[in-house]
Amino acid sequence: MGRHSCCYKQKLRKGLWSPEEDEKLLRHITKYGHGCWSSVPKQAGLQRCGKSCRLRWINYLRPDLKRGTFSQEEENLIVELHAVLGNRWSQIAAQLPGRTDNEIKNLWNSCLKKKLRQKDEQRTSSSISPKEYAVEMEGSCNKEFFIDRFITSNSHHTDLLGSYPIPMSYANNENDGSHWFNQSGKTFEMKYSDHFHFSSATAPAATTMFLPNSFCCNNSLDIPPSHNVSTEINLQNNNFSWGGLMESHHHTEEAKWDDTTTTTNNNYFHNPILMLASESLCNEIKPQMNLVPDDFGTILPPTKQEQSHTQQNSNIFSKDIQKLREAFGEM
DNA sequence: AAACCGCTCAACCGCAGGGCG
DNA sequence: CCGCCCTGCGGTTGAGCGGTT
Repeated sequence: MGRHSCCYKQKLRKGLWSPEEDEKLLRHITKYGHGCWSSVPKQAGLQRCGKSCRLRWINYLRPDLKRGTFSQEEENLIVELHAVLGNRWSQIAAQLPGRTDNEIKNLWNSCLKKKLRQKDEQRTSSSISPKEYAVEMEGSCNKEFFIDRFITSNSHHTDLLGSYPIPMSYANNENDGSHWFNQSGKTFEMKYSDHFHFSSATAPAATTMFLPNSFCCNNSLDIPPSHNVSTEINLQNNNFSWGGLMESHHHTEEAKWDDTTTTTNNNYFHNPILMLASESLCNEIKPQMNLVPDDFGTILPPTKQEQSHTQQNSNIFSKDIQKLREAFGEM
């Protein structure tokens, strides 16, 4: 632990904070707020630099900090968020009230990363069936999981979906429903009353999707082949809506999203963080997306028409993301 | 008892981006 | 436009602690 260059100049204290320093800082901020951090140490009578004060406040003194060990739910959430957001710790922390980015980063580096690696090793060393793997991974789907399931798998599963865009699992699936995130970062229940065969190919206008794990991961559900679900996001005049349609035996009907609010409003699709996260993930995977096996499980190179189609969809996707950004404003 | 090791967590470092003169 | 300052972020470091040899 070195010292800030500014600390050298001013011979400021470094290292661990004493209870007296904590008290000074706490008293000052409680009374006056922090204002300009660079002036805090002087006003509070501390031999520290502003940066150090800020960090101490954010990571330790802030009254809304939760403290204590992470619950299993929190860990699962971090794993899921990390799968879509990567190392954007501050954005992950924003979804976990009372937790700091530093705390989450430490947890990830010291614990969760290892757990996931072990899980992955277990998976690769044992010949686990796709169904078992999906069940095992439920609640902790990571990026590798998606790449594995949607791209590198060489068998013809029902979750090898179309060519574009990528259906993304985000929700934290629990027994009978899933937790979805609203704009404020709080989860809400989303129940579904049927098993779907979701096909992104049926939603050409779709921008991106966040589906409960079961949609994406559990490819072994007993799904009547005539059931199809399409999801689309309508972008008009900077407003968007998101709806689900289920085609059943050639009849199109509204999917039974059991929520008290209306389906066509944006309640299911309310988290700009996730939209941007999906964008980056899509960009990462896009070049490989035509590696879809044919009926015999063989991966064929894309035809010119498919290439053109993918390019077209890619352009639509980029535009839609831009519109979503405009609709939401910057994060 | 001492040395070693691994882990956790607080804190630092360097950089990027925004605001402002 | 440029430079400076401030803030925030992610990566990294190292003290301290507990377990093991």
